[in-house]
This record gives sequence, C-alpha cells and structure tokens, in this order.
Amino acid sequence: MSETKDKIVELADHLLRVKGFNGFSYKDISDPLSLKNAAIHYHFPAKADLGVEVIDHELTKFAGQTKRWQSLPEDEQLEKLIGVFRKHCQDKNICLMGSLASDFETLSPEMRVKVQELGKRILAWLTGCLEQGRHNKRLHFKGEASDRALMIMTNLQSSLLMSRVLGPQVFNSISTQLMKDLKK
Amino acid sequence: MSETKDKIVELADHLLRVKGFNGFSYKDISDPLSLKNAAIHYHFPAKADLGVEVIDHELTKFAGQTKRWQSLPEDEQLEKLIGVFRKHCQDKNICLMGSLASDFETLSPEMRVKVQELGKRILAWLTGCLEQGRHNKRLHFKGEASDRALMIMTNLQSSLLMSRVLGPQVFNSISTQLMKDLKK
DNA sequence: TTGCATACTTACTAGTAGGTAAGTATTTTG
DNA sequence: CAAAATACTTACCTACTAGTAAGTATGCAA
Repeated sequence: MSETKDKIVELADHLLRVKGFNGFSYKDISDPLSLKNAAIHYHFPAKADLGVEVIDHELTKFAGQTKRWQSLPEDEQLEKLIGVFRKHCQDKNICLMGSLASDFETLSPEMRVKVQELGKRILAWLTGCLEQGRHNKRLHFKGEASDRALMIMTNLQSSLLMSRVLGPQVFNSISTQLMKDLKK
Repeated sequence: MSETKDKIVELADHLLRVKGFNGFSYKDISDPLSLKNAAIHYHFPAKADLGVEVIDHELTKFAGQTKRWQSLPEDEQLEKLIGVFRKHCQDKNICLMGSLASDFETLSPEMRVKVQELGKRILAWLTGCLEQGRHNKRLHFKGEASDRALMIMTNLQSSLLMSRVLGPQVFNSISTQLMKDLKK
C-alpha cells in the first residue's frame, strides 16, 4: 500500500470521527495532503470504498490490540479498552461505531455490512472478556455477559458523544463508575 | 404557528433522527410536503434555524412528558422514559441527542448551545428521579445519582444506535438489564 | 530501449446543496 | 374598500458534491 493511500485512510478515519461520513468531502482530504480530488478517486473509486477501508483498518487495529492484551488479567484488559476511549476523548474524536451508527441509514450496503461486523467483533471480545473475568473472580456483575457487554459498549460509545457536548468530565465519570461497578 | 411550519418541524425532526443533520436536505422536506424549497426558507431562513426549532420542540415535549409523570413512583417514571425510547426504536429513529452529538462539530454555535441545553435538561431530570427514587427505596444503585444518570442516559442513547446496526433485540437487552440493575 | 504499470494531474461533468430576490395570491385589519 | 401582513411560488445564484476521461511523469522489467 502506497504512502499516500495510508495517509488518505488515516485522515478519513479522523474526519469520520469528527464530522461524520456525510460531514466531510474529498476536498477535506485532498487539500491537507496537497492532492487533487482525482488522486483520492484513483485509490478509492467511490466514497463508500474509502469508508470500507477505514472500517477494515479499525477491524485490524482492534484485533491487534486485543491480541496484545490477552495475557493480562481481564480487569486490566478492560482498563486498556477504556484507555483507548480515553485517548479518543482527549482528541475530541468519537468512536467509529458511534459515528457510523448515526449515519447508518445513509450508508451503502457494503459499508453497512462492515459496520455490523465491527459491532459484532467488539461485542464478541467484550463478552468473552467479561465471562472469563467473572470466572477468574476479577470482575463481578449480574446477568448474561453478552447483556453486560452491550451495556459497557454503549456506555463507552455515548460517553464520547456526550463528552463532546458537555465536556470531558463526562467520560471520567462514566469510565470510573463503570470499573467501580465491575470490581464491586 | 402555521400548519405548514408545524409539518416542516415534524418532518425535520424525523429526518434528523434517521439521516442526521448533514444527511438530509431541504428537498427531503419540500418534496413530501409538496412545497418549494423557498417555502422552507420563508419559515426558517437558514438550516440552523430549523435545527434550533426542532431542538426547542423536543425541549418542550420533554418538559411536558416529565411533568405528566411526576406523580408516579420513580421506577415507573423511568419505565416511562424507557417507553419513549422503545417507541423510537420501533420507528427506527435514534434519539435527538445521539444524532446531534455525532454531528456536533459541524453545527452552528446557536445549535450547539441548544444541544447542550437538551443534554443538561435530560441529565438534570434523570438525576433528580434517581435521587428521589433511592430516597423512596424504589431504586437502588451505588455512587452519585448524577454519575448513574449519565450511565443510564448513555445506555439508552447508544441502545438506539446499536439497535439500528444489530437489530432491535439490542434495545430489549439493554432496557431490561438496566431496570433489573436498578430494582436490585 | 521499449513497453507497461503506478501514481498521479488537468480539466471537466452533472447534480445538488443552501440560500435569495422579486412576484403573487390570499387573508386580515384599519 | 384599501392597505398591509401572511404564506407562499418562480426563477435564479453560487458554491460544492462525488465522480470521470484523458493526459503525464516516473520507475521498473523484458
């Protein structure tokens, strides 16, 4: 993959998180990279192709991160995940899932499938982490692990949304309370 | 307020929840209502004016709803709120806050202030409801009521987002677990 | 050295975006 | 009944959107 192509994906990722899929244009990418819009179309014929690539990139990144965390105790793995969100919060980014879920109805079929895949992957990992964590007595919660995973994911997702509106202390409150609840 | 103006706001509210602020255009409103785009500009000079009106409408609606619920026990008030979200889930709508928070960085200063107001109002009501509910032993939770309000709000907000991506059972799981946690 | 692939630029298109000025029909008011 | 406000339409504008066709410079391989 060319250097330019990497830069386009990286910038598109940022724009997606900040302005949403319908809130940025090829100009927002071509200008900062000193390219013409046709150069982006060369690498990504349609905007949806660029969207798919950004999600694929995120999918790969998430797989790598969780693999690196896998030898840690489950509560620390969760802390790592929260750390990823904290970083986004500092950058005034929202998470990809949150951004793309908002625009879901306006996305192409190919992008929708990728967004669904991203959601399923995150939930699958979280569910596994919670299950293992409860078994190892490092995490404590009631009900099904999959339901709890859903709640934690939505807490983190919207914590970034609300932090942008009401300030970063929203993220701190939520992430702190979240870990307190799980550590009992 | 004229009948047409009402219809414009109503449709804009729907479009905002389905396609996001940057995902709909004046044409999406003028065509279904058999109007010309200039008719919408007559009522709302700029798109941001329309956005502000939709939020004001929601603010008024929320104030009316919570007032009607105020004589109910706190757990039932919460059920009522969840009912509002359930209705949105069925209509494949997401909540206004979720939609506008995603597009926050692209909004005009006037719209941002209104979005912040909406967020503060919802949180203030939820915090009060939780505090009273704990005092009356109808609701049970640890930590500050304001932190818990934040978590419940983000759960509900993102439950609509994720329901659109992964199906309506997401909302059911979250809303059920949420009430279970609070009723102990 | 020729030929071909890569990575672009130049120059363009059709369509749509939000927005405006001026005109018109209808209703309301003095 | 005349003036004025209301609620639009007609006709337009500029800016921008994603997207394309054709041309060009560079490097690499046979």
